[in-house]
Amino acid sequence: MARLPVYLRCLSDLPTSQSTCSSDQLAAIAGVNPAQVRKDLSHIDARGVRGVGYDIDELRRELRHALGLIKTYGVAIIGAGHLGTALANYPGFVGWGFEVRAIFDVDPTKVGEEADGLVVEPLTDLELIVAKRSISIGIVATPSYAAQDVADRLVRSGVRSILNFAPAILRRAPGVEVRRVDLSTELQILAFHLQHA
Amino acid sequence: MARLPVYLRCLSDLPTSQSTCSSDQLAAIAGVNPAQVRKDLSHIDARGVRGVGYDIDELRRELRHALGLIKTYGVAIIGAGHLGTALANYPGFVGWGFEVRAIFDVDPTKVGEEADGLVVEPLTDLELIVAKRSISIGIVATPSYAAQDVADRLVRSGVRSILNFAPAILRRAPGVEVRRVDLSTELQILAFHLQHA
DNA sequence: TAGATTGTTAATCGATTAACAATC
DNA sequence: TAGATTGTTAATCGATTAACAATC
Repeated sequence: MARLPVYLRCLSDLPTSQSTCSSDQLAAIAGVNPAQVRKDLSHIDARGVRGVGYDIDELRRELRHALGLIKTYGVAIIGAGHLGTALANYPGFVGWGFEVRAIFDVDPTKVGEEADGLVVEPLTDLELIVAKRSISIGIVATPSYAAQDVADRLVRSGVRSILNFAPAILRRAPGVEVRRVDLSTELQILAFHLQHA
Repeated sequence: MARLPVYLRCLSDLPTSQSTCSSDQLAAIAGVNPAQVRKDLSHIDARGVRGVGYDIDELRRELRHALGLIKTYGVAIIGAGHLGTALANYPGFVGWGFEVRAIFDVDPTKVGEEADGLVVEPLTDLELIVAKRSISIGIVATPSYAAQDVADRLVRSGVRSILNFAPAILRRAPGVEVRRVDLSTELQILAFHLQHA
């Protein structure tokens, strides 16, 4: 559930002096209701101690476990433009169990270039490399018109989780989770706010 | 409201043969309930015709109007790394009334570089340029540690809408809308899905 | 008129929160 | 024991949806 990663991050914002934290504290940092926190944590079977709170280290472990951050996930980025390169380089992935194992591009002039320790590989090798390097998450950073095709190829290669940055809506295949980061929608929501405040 | 941009985009997916569309059609494309569509549209006073549907051109106009896409919004990007450069270049902004009017960086070696028609300007000039170029939306594409400071400076300069790409949670100031694009949270949600499906 | 589709009400559903007994 | 805080139930709230009269 989408609040768990937030709690996990909030644990880092706690004073290092304490080894335990209350649902109230966590709720204040996360900006949600304390009852919400307790319900979410109880849902993933993270237990606290009445009158005391939650053990921070244990809670961190339980959150990481619930989020599947014990494993390491192989990530492939498709599209080695500015965005793809930025993503390959994104510091937020490090330490959360995500490993960018490939970056692809159709453009032959880009293939072979180095992008942050990775060599850009030809899109034609997608299926092969996805299988060989156990890639389970695909990030689509191509132009809009290429996005659906790339997504289809990822799905055929066995990828079941896709993060889409192209300003295109992808057909959803059964069993495949697609999340979309849609920058113009984000800006439109901000614009809506500017008008109504 | 967050579904309006989606409807707007869906209008483009309609067959060009029709000049009118039903809430059912729109709902199918947007992946929501028809009653939802009707309620949302009625909320922004976009009226349809019983037995006929909504006039597509009129609806597009009304959606753009409700979303404030009549105006042009000045956007500043802070951070001229790969991500900032990718954003300056993002094709999804064009045609939606967003105009990137400045890109800043602290790094003196980056200042003066050209990033897609814009010259990278020194962060010290932020306040000045935000005011002079009527910038109303700020995009934070800095490293995490710099994000809060940059956001504070944007707010002091009068910016009321911030899109944050740094993996940091920003303190929220009253009247300021902050939206966060958090790539590691997105990946964590995908990882959660991989585990539970 | 018959068929289609809106606009809106009322019912449903789910998510959030208040409250409190349990208990450290 | 007194104070704090959990875990969970029940109440609340809001959002979604079904249903249907209005009407083109």
